[in-house]
Amino acid sequence: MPTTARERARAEITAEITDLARAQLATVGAAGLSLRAVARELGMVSSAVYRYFPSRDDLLTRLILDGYDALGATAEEADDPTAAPAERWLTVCRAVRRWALAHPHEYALLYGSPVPGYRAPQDTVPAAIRVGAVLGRVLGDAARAGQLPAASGVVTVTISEATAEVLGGEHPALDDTVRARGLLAWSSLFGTISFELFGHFTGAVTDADAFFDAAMRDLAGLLGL
Amino acid sequence: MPTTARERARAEITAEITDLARAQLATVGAAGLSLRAVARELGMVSSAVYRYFPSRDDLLTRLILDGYDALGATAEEADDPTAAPAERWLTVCRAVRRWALAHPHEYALLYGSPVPGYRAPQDTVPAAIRVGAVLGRVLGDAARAGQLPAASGVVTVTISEATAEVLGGEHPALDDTVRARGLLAWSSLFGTISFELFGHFTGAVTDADAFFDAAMRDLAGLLGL
DNA sequence: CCGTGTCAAGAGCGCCGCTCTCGATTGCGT
DNA sequence: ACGCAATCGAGAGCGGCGCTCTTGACACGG
Repeated sequence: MPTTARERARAEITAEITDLARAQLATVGAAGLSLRAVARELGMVSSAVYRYFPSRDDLLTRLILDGYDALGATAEEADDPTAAPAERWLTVCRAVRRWALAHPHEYALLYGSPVPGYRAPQDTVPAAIRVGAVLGRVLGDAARAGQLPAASGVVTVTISEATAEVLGGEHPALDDTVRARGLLAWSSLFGTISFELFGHFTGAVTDADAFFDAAMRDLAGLLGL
Repeated sequence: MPTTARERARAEITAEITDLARAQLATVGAAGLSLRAVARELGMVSSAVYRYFPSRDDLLTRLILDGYDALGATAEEADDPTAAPAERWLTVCRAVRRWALAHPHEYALLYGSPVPGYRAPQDTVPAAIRVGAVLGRVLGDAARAGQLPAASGVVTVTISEATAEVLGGEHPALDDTVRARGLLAWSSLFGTISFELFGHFTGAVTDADAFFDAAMRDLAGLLGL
């Protein structure tokens, strides 16, 4: 609730800075993001921008957080809890890919190489796991609906408790082996998108959409969905 | 065959530059690679380095090429063509992961976000596909040894001819559906390694080695190995 | 031994992140 | 309503960056 003129101006300018930074991200990439260029385009002197973001990395962190939130919201909105598990899975995966293709540079910022001296901002974690949480919910709902095959009983991996909670919660059909497959499917989703976006697939498949769908269905099959 | 003193000196200094650059890569990352710093550490003036590499990007390209070759060689050496297909697959995957963990910044250079404004020279392709070729050979050998289940016949994806050649060649057990699974497994391998290396798994699994092995075995199962 | 080509060095251009100082403006508490 | 403190934009400046151009020294093939 910004009431005073100063607070309103501050919020407005902050938004302008992040918007311009996002635009610059799309043209020069994360490593090339220049606070001076943002200031120039904003008609401000570079030092003034430091009133709003104490450093270039803080601005980058802001963009990362916004990116995770935007992608997370996209995934959450795409999920239809009433649909069949396999369809839910595919739909969410498609939504994630669509967002990535529409915002390649933001995606690269989130899932590419960590930027320079790389900060470990703990406060990005809640935003970062939103997509994984949606996928985990699909898995957990399927288990609770009895639509997941019984767990094999053979467990060679141990998943941390907090992660298990996100990956569908407790259920007899969900042991750590199944949860580990969930992690694999999660990273495979992003691995596939990254390979497509970063050019490792160029010339390999003729219909990227069909390949992605087939791949995600294979992953769903692996999960028993 | 450098014979003249000049040629020998040039080759030597070129090697020194790439070595120092690789070392700097490990400390500051690709985005922070500075030609001036390399020159400084070499006791040269920055402009002199430009006699050896016309630009910072050319030096980077060299490092990328060397990286792909090093990783490719690692994968090739790890593969034991006499072993069982599933074991070959796991062994190669482990070797790739081991190299990635030992050379995280080089790995990030190869499989992380593309460097902004940096064009991927076409001559990196042969080096880049070496790992995929090893994995494809495992698949193809398994097919030719009759150790791959028959193809389903249901094909929804089309793989380019050149890629199909790399992915095991021609065999009745290898249709484009199987090959697409090969591409999925390939990108999943690197997706899993990237997630581990870039910190997306932190706190999720307690034993990263066991998780990776389980994940790669799951992928092998998906491929029918 | 001499001309040619290669080399390191230096100066310089415009960019960067970031800091500090200095007036101007704003707004809160009195 | 007013004065003091917080906030703001501007400017100058620091060191470092990639990259270019010029200069003088050196090695080498003819």
